[in-house]
Parts: sequence; structure tokens; C-alpha cells
Amino acid sequence: MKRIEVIKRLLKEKLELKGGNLTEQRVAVFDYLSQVENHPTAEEVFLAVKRKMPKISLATVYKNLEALVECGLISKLAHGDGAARYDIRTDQHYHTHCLKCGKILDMDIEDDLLAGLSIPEDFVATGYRLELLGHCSNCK
Amino acid sequence: MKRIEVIKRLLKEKLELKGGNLTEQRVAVFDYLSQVENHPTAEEVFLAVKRKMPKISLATVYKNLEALVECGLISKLAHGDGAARYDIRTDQHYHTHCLKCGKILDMDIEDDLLAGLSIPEDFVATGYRLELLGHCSNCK
DNA sequence: ACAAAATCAATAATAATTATCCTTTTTATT
DNA sequence: AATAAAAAGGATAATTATTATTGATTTTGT
Repeated sequence: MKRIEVIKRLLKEKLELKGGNLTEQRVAVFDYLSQVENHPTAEEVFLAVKRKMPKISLATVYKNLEALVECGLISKLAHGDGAARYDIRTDQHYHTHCLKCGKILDMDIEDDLLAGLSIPEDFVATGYRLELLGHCSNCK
Repeated sequence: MKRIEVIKRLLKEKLELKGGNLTEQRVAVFDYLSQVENHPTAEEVFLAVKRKMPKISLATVYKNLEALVECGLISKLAHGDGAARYDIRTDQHYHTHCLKCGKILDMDIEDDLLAGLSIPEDFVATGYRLELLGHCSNCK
């Protein structure tokens, strides 16, 4: 089975759980994200997808990224300074975040940092975010 | 010596290092931040300071928060979803971040989580950010 | 006290994102 | 397969958070 067919099957399954539909635009957005190493902004996804699908709208990209996040197919990296970024991975992992160019990259470490952490009683933790801040190879 | 005099002396000293001046607006912004337990947005700081200093502008609050961050007197918590928040503390510490109401609170833990972390070679780390995500006592 | 520099207030502009509104596509039902 | 209902798309307006601009005011160094 072709790669794109695998993606369509996965998306259809996951989207249906939330009452969403499979569309060509959603496939294109997800497909692009799954091909890149970095974590692009909505704008970057838009520009890339636009090349293969010239009529797609930026608003559609935003809406579809949101829909994919909703059904757990991708994750959103909102770091505050500048635009949010999107990540094909949904498992817990950490990132390096360049303060100069804003690029976010995966950092592969197996340790569960929260393991030994004493969480406040009155707070229900559902997850956590760890980012290493600094300068990437290009910017240092 | 009165509290406000202590603040003025501290601000004057730190601001001068960056070529900045001591102004009543800066004192008011810093003073407010040092009195609250939570980490307010620029808008919230503006509304609070406005009560004592009705002519102050929102843009001034933004500029002054930025100036205070620049000279290391406060820190900025940019978490992406919504407005940035400001914190009187500048030492390394962690936060709980409520996904419902957006409130950010301090989490006091002594451990240095980065101690055992293997940082990628081509990345120059200057700091890190850890946030515990979930629901606060009011929202759970 | 006075000139130069910095900051202020008001407001315009920008950037990122979300909402609106009408058309098109997809899905469910006959 | 035809068709109605629901969902999604595209274009663009609106919103939100923030930054830039500009001319008036305040602060600082001499």
C-alpha cells in the first residue's frame, strides 16, 4: 500500500472519533508535517502545501492543524515568542529552542524527568513541557 | 527606609547598567509585580497600575516590562496560548500552568533537573523552561 | 539652570490567529 | 445513484497581543 494511502487510513480513523472528515487538505497538511525534520509554523506549512495545492487557504491550514491536534495526530508547540509550531510527534519528548532563529528541534532523551518530581497537591498534572533554550548550530 | 525607596534604589542601580533611567512608571510596574503572588499579563499590570497612576499608557507598561526584563529585574513567561506573563523572580524555578484559566504559579523544587541531562553537542544551552501542565485547584 | 537624552502617552501599525459568510465537498439517507 | 444534511473549504474581516511612531514631557549630566 502506498504511503499516502496509509496516511489516509490513519487520518480517517482518528478523525472519525471526533466526528471529523477526511479531506485532501488535511491529508496534505499531515503529509507535509510527516516529511519534515523540523517543526514548522502554520505559515510555513501553508506555503509548502500551497505548492501542491495552490487554492488552499491559510485559514484552512490553521483549522486543519487545530483539527489534527484535537484528535491527537500532531502536537502544537506554543512557546510564546512568535508563531506556534507543529510537530508530527505526539509522544512525550523534549526540544531545543533557538532563541535567535526560533527553530525547534527534537532532543532525544529517554529519562522521564517528572519521575522524581514532587507535584503540588492541589494541581492535577496532565503533562509537562521541557524546552532547552539557547543557540542552534547555525546561530551560535 | 521605606519599601518604595528600596525598590527605587534597586531599580536605579540595575537600570543604569543598561543605560536606562529610573521613572515613576517603572517603579510602579515593578512594585506591583513584587506585591502579587501570581504572574500577571501586561494587560493586568496595566489595569492595576492605572488605578494609582491613571495617565499611564498600555504601551508604556509593555516597554517598561521589556526594560525590566532586559536588565534582569523580572522575567517573562511566554507560553504561547494567549498573552505573555511576567514574574518578579529571575532565579531558575518551575511553574504549574493551568490549561483552563491560564494561571501560572510557582512550584518550589530544589532539584536541578538539567543536571543529568545529555545536551546535544551542537547546541549551546543558556537555560531551560519546565512547565507542569494541567488544572489548578479552581478549575479541576 | 539648561541642553541632550531618555521616556512618556496616544495612537497607528503589525503579526498571529480566529471568526464570518457563503460556496463546495463529503457523508448519510432514500 | 440522487439528494438532503452536515462538515469543511476559501476569501476575507475581525480580534488579540505586541511593537513602532511621533511629538510632548521628564530625567540626567554638565
